[in-house]
Amino acid sequence: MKARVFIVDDHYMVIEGIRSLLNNEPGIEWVGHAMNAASCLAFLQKSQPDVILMDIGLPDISGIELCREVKTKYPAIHILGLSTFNQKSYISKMLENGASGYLLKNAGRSELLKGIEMAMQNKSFMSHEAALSLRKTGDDNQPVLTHREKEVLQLIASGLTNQEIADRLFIGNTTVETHRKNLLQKFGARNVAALVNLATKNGFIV
Amino acid sequence: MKARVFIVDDHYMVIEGIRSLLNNEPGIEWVGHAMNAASCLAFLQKSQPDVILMDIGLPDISGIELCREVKTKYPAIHILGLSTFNQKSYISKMLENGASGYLLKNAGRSELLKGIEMAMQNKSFMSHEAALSLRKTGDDNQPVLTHREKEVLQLIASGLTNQEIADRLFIGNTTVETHRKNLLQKFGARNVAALVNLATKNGFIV
DNA sequence: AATTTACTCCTGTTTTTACAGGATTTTATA
DNA sequence: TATAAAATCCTGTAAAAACAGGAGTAAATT
Repeated sequence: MKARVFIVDDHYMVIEGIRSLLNNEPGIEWVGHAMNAASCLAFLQKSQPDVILMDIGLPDISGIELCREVKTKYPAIHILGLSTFNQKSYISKMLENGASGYLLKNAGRSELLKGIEMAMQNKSFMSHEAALSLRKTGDDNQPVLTHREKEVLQLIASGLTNQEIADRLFIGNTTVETHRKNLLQKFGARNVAALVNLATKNGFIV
Repeated sequence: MKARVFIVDDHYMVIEGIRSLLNNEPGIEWVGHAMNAASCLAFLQKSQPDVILMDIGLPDISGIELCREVKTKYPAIHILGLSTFNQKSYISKMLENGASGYLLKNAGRSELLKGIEMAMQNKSFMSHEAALSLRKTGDDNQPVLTHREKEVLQLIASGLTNQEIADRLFIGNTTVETHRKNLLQKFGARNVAALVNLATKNGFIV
């Protein structure tokens, strides 16, 4: 039984690279590719592959969202996240949304095949380096923010003062001050400059 | 005369994609690839290609630096920047350092070949979208910072206060204050939070 | 029922920024 | 060698953020 594989990635060269790596593999059938989430979903309405290799940075909606959507509509499809090394923080989000595993874009043929094979068997697979960074970010590195904190963080980064944020969110400015205090503490930042810097690097700020 | 092409990219799938796209092209000879700057430079000591396709996000030093280094040592080599769409701000830096042009990673075969052809003829080439975003960021969007301002900006983002920055750079704290004032003005930011956010998005903060 | 979590609000003090409006001295560069 | 650009330093005021150390409420979880 051949594994029917589909790719979603907005970089043509990556698609071409994967196609080339999977070319002439007896166990793999290439069923197509999409360069954005919308055309991926359109494809799935007509035909469902066994495995989707899915990039995170898509032009319309993020791979993380797309992953959830696809798994909801088509639970049988196995999804392997596909991304670059410095997107640590997204790995766990992808897995939370139902991905079977994670491949780095500098993975070679054997890793790629292994990932697809494992996904087909309903087992999870992860690039070695991805697994490492997941462990690294697991405990201490990545702070866990509440919804409100994320909101406040976003507004801080956009340059609003506490009072302005308070007005915007219909809360007191002392409350904003508290959120700010907690954000600084959670990130281990000395001030808002370091906070915004760290938060941006960890993907909290859009 | 065949164009001898070399690739530097840390993503195996991209390398494989380009290899596949250039495969069986009569005018192209694939001479090898490197996955980091160091092994690229090592390769060049033995053999010089005509064209290097060079990624920006390399693990050791950035493609921007590598570009300058290669052009200094081997001025005859033509370099084509290679990157993803959302790295606008690096395009012009790459060109400043001697690159002949710029290709986006979602470029197709024809664009790739055109780029190599133009580079061989000592003409500059740019992906359509890359050219657009270069124009967009050209005038108003991207502020021009002095060396000292970049230094101060970096230290601000890392969370130091004016006084600490002053001590670090052996200047008065009022001087730091002036630099900060100019940075805010140049970026059109209301405060340091917005400043760090904008500066990060535009690639000023490492 | 007790506990935790998230969210809210408070007072007061100190530190740091932001803003206004200057000036002087190097250092490139035309 | 003018001229411009960059970097330095200054005073004073107002605004905002950082710090310390709290507390109350509502909702979810154990």
